[in-house]
Amino acid sequence: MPTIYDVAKLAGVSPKTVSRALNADAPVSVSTLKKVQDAIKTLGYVPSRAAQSMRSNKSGLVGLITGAISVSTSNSQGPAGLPDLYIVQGIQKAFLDSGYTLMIADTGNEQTRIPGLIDTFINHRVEGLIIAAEFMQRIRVPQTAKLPPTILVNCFDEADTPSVIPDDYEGEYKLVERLINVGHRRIAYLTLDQSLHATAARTLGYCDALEAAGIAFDPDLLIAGEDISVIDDENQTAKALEALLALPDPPTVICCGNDKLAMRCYGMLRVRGVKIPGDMSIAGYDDYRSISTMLFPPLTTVELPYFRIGETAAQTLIKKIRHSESDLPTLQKVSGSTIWRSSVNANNKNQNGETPC
Amino acid sequence: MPTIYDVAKLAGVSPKTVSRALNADAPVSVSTLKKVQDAIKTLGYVPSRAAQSMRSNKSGLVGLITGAISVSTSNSQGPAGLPDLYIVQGIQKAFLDSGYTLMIADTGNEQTRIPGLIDTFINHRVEGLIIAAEFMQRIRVPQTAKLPPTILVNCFDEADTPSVIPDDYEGEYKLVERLINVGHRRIAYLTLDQSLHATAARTLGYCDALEAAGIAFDPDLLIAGEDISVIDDENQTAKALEALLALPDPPTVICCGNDKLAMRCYGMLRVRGVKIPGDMSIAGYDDYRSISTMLFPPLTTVELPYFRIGETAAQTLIKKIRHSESDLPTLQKVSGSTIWRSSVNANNKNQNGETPC
DNA sequence: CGATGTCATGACACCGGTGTCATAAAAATA
DNA sequence: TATTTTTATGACACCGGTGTCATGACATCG
Repeated sequence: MPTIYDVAKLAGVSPKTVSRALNADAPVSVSTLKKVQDAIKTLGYVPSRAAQSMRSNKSGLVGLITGAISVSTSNSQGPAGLPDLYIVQGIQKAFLDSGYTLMIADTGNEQTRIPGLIDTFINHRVEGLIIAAEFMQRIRVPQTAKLPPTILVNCFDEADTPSVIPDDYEGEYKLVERLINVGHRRIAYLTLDQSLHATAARTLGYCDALEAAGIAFDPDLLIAGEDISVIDDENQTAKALEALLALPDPPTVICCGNDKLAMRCYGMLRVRGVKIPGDMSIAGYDDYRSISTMLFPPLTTVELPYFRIGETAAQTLIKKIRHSESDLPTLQKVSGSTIWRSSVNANNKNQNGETPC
Repeated sequence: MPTIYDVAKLAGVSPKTVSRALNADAPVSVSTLKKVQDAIKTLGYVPSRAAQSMRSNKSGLVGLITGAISVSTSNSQGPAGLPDLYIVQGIQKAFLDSGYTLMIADTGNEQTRIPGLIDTFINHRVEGLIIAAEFMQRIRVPQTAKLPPTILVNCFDEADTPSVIPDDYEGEYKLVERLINVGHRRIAYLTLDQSLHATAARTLGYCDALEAAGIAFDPDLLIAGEDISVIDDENQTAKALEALLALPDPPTVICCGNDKLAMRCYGMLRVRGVKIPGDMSIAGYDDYRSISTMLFPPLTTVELPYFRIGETAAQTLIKKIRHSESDLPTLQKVSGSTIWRSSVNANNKNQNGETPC
């Protein structure tokens, strides 16, 4: 591999002049510039980042720790769809022309690998670090070594490390708001497992949207559709659905904790002869496309804006590295749009709702 | 960031001794070792790869150029499933405990980005390079600069760069062999577009398997099910199917160029009232799981062993880097298993076939 | 025409590790 | 005990760039 000294010798100038020609940080005569460029071309010279890194203390690297690459296939159950990967894509895109090179380390779904991966990244002197979780959760960032500027994606920690997460509250709120707008009054919410952070945020959005519309909260309509601690989890969903249908004044629409749960409801309602959306409207969450668009009828849901979350996180990190802004927002929430498909009917029993678009 | 000099000063020894304590490449007394380790812990010292890299000329980096991360979502048509990503996973896995750090660069599906990405990698002095294509194809590796040891995955070039590809010939051969074993004699092959390399290899496997069993090749049974140059591509499939069904002696099983084509056939045959596998058996290729397992009946197909291909490529590359073996095989073919599901019936008209397992 | 300023370039040290060689102390051997 | 060998350690240069400072050649100005 040729060095700057080889180039200098061939061009008949000093190494420093070659450096100047490359970086254009000091005037170089036209004739010299040409000689240097020719020599570079002849030798196929590419400067060594390691050497540059030593003096400048800038590696040009950014590290990403994620489970998205391995998570996608490890759970072979259910349809593949990999929304997690959108985060990686958003990050990639933001870094494409930034001058930074992204190092991706996959955890292989073992959280215990994270400290080792961070050490490797510090070893390479990454200038920034992104830690992206597969689903919204609290994590602990090891505080062993001094970390470079760090940003969390789809997760948060107790040390108030800046993070970018989906706005689950806003998403569910907007969805329910729209359901109310098209005439629904009896709106059920079938939650995910209570241990998930998304559950709390989305439930609150549901409640607040009802309240904002002056609809009294009915505890009968808020019910757990999933319970991870239970072995026969499907049964939990079935029982919850049964309870909703058996109500004296049953709901006209069921909001499900996510699209997967909605898919399960499709099957169970079909078995019971309940037509969607004729007899019952259904809404999901995530816009997990291999579910939401493949179901019949296609599912009304809320987009989980993973791509934009990744993009936002990366852009924020770049800003932080470049200007070492320490006044970054601790928590950035990115809200996803309501995706209106045909699994929800306007409910005209109460009022003339808007036509679904 | 603390340096080896800081550690040396704190431990009261020379930097070189710290280096020895770290690398265990020369004897260090127990007491010194402890002092050094304590100092490292106190300071949170992590050696700089850049500095190591300068002397050793080893960066500890390996580069991967792929489109798998962006390709997965860009084609929003059809079910997401992302077999390409399995390649990345296989590579990741092989590098996990190798001591090398993987740098992934996504092309964003623009081949024109490749030379720039290679330059970035050379800038970082990667010790090896993997170029993985989204589908089997010939590519051109830019010869501008001197490349580190390179291996192609799922593609090949004219300069005989070592490559790892799926064994499409073997895969189709084994499938057809098994179809013959369960009694089929009239076996049709509905090909993918002629421009694809997979088409030629799989077609040859099909022909050779017939010949090996002493079944005469019938040109009526080999027909193009896809034609990229045609605008109404679906129509091409329909016409091909029609032609097969209209034969005086129609096939008992149709092998499709891939699972996507098989899925199309499912729909068209259903419309025509042809039952699968009662009236017609269907086989695919790829084991694109979100198709093959979601179809009803589940599709008999051939696994495209992307994970193992990635793993094989990475292992081969590691060997090449470590021992600078120049006698590597130019072309490694990895064969995938036949995945036997219920879309194929034993054909008992001719003989008692084995029971599908 | 001499003084000052600008431009183009080179010499040299430094970044943080490690290979090479030297050396003092301890251990093994004669 | 004298000599050789081994062990533990340090001094120093080097890897390939770049920041700092110095310098010689011109151009500009009073």
